[in-house]
Amino acid sequence: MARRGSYAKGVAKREEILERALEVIAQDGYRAASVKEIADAVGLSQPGLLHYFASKEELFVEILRKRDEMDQSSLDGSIDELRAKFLSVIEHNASTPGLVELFSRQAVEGADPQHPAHDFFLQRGAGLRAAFAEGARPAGEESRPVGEEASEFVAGMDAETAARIFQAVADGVQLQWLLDPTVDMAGIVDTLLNLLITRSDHD
Amino acid sequence: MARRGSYAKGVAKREEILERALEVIAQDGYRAASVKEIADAVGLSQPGLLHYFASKEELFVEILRKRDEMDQSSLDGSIDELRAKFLSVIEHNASTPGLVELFSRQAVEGADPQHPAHDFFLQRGAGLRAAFAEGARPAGEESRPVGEEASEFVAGMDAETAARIFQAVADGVQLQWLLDPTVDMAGIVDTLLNLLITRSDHD
DNA sequence: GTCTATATGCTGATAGAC
DNA sequence: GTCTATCAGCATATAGAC
Repeated sequence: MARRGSYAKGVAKREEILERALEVIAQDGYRAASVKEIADAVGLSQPGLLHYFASKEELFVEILRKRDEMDQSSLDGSIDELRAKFLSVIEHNASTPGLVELFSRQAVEGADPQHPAHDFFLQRGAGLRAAFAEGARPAGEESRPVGEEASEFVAGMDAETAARIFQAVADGVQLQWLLDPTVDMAGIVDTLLNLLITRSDHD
Repeated sequence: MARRGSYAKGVAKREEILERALEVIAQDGYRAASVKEIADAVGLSQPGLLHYFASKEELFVEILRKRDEMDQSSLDGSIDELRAKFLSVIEHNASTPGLVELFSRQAVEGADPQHPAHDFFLQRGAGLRAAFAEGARPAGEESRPVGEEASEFVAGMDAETAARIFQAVADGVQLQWLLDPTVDMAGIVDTLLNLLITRSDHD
């Protein structure tokens, strides 16, 4: 499929580097976000690593993209399934402080429209909110079988706002947890979801 | 009251520097968080500025502390008053992107227990949540004797969790707004507060 | 494709004149 | 108290050998 053998191999190596970087950052934590640290971790020299990525920023964005790729087997399904997936990811995050810190740091730096992470975070946020809104869609809308009562938003809140609240809590609780690892991220998000999603007795 | 004239003057100058730094960062934004940039902004050389602060980290923490000091005239009063104050601060924040970015950046860096901002953020968070829990106490609860039914937020949520959700939304919505300034921070927080606070007909 | 060596720039911090 | 001058360190990025 690859146009050139060397190109295909380069891509494969890139993926291998990203997977290894994820492992190392998850296990050993992430201290300073320097290219050299990642290079050491994946067993390459600093220029050797930058051979595969145009810049430091691109490297970090790709690491985050890879993480999402591995987390989001699929962000769909019923509200209960989706909810379980969200909470599962959050619980997993609680075992990878380095990745959470990397994510939070890049989220701030990506504020600059010029930053390579800018588009990534814009699209990621939009995708997350869309998945939430789709999964938590009020009963009777769209392709939901008649008779099967489903979730619905509370108090006249529109789906976009509910999704933004959900996203804000997911992000904000990470900051609290980074500061104090005893904070129960999943528990707080779960409580919010209970509040945000009016559940009916469809079981 | 000052033990020494020179000391008093140093303190006064420190305050003046912090106020000026706040103005400049609020107006012109904040680009890289370098001591030199702040020094230029407040009209001092880089060593001239560091004469007043032990390190870069201390400088930035003091800037944030000063901002809180100017914002929090008093975080108390009735729930309606408190709510108005919170929203007022958030609306004001929307006119000072540089300060929001500085805050968010420091919040991540303060995750490290060794970082000078660590204690600041721990205490700030605790204070914010305490103010919320105190102010959002259901009507009539006030200083109830122990043993009686404790106040409860919606859906069996305890006050601490509600406060953490509030804090998470306040912080998280800032990240969304930094990424996309069209996001209505105050509106989202306001909507959450409607959801979070069970209002009784006490007015 | 990966290395060593290096260019270049920036950072925070300090020494010492005034 | 504030400056000029300077330091040492570390960052990313690149050149060029192998």
